[in-house]
Amino acid sequence: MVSELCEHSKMPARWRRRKGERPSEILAAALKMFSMKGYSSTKLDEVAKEAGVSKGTLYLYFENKEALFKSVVIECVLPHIEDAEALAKQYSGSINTLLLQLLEQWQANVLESELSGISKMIIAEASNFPELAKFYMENIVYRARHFVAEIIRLGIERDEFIECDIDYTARFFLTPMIFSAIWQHSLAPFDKNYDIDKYLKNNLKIFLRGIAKTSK
Amino acid sequence: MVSELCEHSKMPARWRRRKGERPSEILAAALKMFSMKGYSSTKLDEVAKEAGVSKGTLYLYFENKEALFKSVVIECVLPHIEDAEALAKQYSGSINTLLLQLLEQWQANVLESELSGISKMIIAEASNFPELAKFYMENIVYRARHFVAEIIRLGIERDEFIECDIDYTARFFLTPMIFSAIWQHSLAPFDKNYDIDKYLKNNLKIFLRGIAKTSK
Amino acid sequence: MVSELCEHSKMPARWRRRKGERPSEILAAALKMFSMKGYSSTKLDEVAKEAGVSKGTLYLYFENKEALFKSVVIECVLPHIEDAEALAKQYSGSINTLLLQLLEQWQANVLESELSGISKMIIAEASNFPELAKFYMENIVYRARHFVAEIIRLGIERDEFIECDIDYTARFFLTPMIFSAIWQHSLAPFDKNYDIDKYLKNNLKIFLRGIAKTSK
Amino acid sequence: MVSELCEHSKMPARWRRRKGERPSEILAAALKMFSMKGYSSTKLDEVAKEAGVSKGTLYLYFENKEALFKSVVIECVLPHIEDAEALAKQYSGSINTLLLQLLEQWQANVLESELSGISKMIIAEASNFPELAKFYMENIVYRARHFVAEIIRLGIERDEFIECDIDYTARFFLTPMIFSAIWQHSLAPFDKNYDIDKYLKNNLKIFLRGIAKTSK
DNA sequence: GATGAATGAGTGTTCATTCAT
DNA sequence: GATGAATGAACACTCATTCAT
Repeated sequence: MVSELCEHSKMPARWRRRKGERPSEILAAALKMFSMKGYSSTKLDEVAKEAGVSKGTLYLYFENKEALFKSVVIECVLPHIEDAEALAKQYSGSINTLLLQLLEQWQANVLESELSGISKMIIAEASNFPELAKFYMENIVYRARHFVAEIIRLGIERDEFIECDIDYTARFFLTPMIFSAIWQHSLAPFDKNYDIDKYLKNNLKIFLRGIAKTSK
Repeated sequence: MVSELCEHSKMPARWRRRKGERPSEILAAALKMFSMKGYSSTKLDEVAKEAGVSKGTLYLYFENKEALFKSVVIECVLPHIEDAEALAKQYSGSINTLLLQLLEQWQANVLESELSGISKMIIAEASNFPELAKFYMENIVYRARHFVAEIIRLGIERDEFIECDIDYTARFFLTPMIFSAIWQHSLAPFDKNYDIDKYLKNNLKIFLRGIAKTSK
Repeated sequence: MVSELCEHSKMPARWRRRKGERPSEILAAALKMFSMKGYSSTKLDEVAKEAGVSKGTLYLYFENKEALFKSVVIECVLPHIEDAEALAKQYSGSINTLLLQLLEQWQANVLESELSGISKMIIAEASNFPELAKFYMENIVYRARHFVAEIIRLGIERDEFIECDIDYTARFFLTPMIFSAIWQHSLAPFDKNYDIDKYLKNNLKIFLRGIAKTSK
Repeated sequence: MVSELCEHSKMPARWRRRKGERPSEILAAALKMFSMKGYSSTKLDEVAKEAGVSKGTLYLYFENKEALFKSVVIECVLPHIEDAEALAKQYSGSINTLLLQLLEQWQANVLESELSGISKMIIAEASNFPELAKFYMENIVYRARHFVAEIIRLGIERDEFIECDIDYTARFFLTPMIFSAIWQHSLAPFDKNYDIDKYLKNNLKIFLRGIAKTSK
């Protein structure tokens, strides 16, 4: 569960040994710093300080900076895949409602957690870490896209949606979601009158009207 | 004009003095490297090599790395503002067609030039270079958004579009455009079956249907 | 105490942690190199090597080269102020004898230690480091001059010395002392038959005869 | 003649060729910069700018920075030797008066010209340029000292001065002169109430009284 | 002769990584 | 296990020197 992984216990407890917990705290600190400042600009000193450990301790758990970065991406991202897919299984009601639920879950779980920073990190470092980019595509993007595509396919089958290119329509549905995560960690602080909720809801409305079988 | 700014003669020309041309070549090289590898990971040695000059030469034209980065953003981006606004002035015909034209101009001028890398750079470095982020918001994003908003307002007035939140609908229109530029320089190389033209056209079709007064 | 400050254990001690001792060793090495070669010509590599540490270690204790230079001046000079003033308190006997004692203490404590190099450094770098020059004037020169002036005043009161400009006579008394320190680190090695002791004693003899109430 | 060597023609006349004059202007500029900032801190760019020529031009007249520095010292200093020795030849009247004249000539010719900066340069760079130090000792210091020594010997012969160590007494006479030149270019700007004329005259008075056969 | 754009070796500074304690 | 002093390779930046014009 991400919230656990990335939560950052505030109690000092510096000398209370919690063998299993150290890596999570380090990952959370690293996620925060990497997503704030980028890979190269993040100093391990800062990560260590943020995690409340010494610099040397990082090396007890991670081979080096690169390994730490990869771990952040992979370990903080994986738990979400199951979450999202779990939601898919239990959907009921109209497809429109399902897509809305997906969006809301995204808002709650991703946008409002430090996790949204990962998308920006991946974007920024894709060419420096191609394996990570590939991993992210295969384990997150393709799965999410496939998953959304299946919902759209269902919508078409149920005659709720018009005939359309399923794959590209799924890409379109996902675009504002990913975009909002990236925006959150880049230009949103400089974007006056930006209301992420309004942004996502308005987009969804137009999107749904755009593929609805009968316009209202 | 960017194509001119960023052209870059391949002759080695060591010891050939070309004060007027140097800065453009350096900016082009810097844009390429910064957008590929990010600010911190880009070494000035690489920029110099890419530009076909020595490291010291960079300092004849730019005060330091940061100034070079800022120049890249500002000098490579500004010419596009006028281009885009020029198109706005001369539009005729239906609003739908105008939006399509905008999209196609974007594809031709931005996505296919090195310039698209700037979006990614801004996204990646926004928190490290807040002044740049602000500059970009004010000079690019707000202007483009305002410009699109006016078109949408016109569409509503002409009864081509439904009543909607003009600002947020403009944001939605722009989302796939910005996103595609970012994607181009990050995950596109890892995204199988990604056809940018298909992506943009499909999005536009759904978007337009989503705000069309009468669905077809 | 300088001799302690400037001592410097010769054992390599790589990886031996000695947080408390490091700064003194570095200051001693820096004093040596700066006074030998001047500020700009001294490379931090050399200082590090002389101190038996790596270049990076310097930065654990001093913010940068300039800070190191300032520290050398201030930290190596301050202990001497008290020493000199302490002597002043306990004088007895004739003023002539006191001035001789002062001179001998100077020879023992300053000229024969690395500290004499500081005078040369200050002289050489005064225009590049005006704050240091000011610091040196206020904390060393004025205090020493005032201190000597008081002795001369006493000599006049006691009728040992003729009436004279106390301030300028103090300056004159100090001139050969400062000069010998500077000379020591500049041209003395090229000055044949230079005997510093003879130089100082002969000067003092003439000086004292020059201000004596009754010439012998 | 130094005044000519070091004067710095203010007329722009950038393209008026004056083959013979260039080096003098460059030497004057170099003397100014070197004595102000020291050898290493002086950039050839500054010297060129000060001399009103381009950087490349320096290399037409001087092999490199080091050669320029040596030339400054040697060429700006040599003319003074003859000047001083010329004065010696023509002296008349009492030895006291002669020494006073020497002092006044020093004040007029050296202290008030840029030339006084040379002493400081030599002091500061003696260990970096031992050949220069040696040259300076042999051509300036020894000659001046010998010259003063002869005057003192004469004073003793004429029974104006007491028996004393001629060499060391000459050193003492010269000390405030050299010291005032150095002080001028280092701490004098920070020395409140410093009046160079008063300084030199007071010193001379005490010195002369110190070696006078009969005190007044 | 004179220029100044271009060079590249050299230096101050940073920071990921190591390892004695 | 945890620490943090120490390292040294890497990089931004400078500046004496060169040479096509």
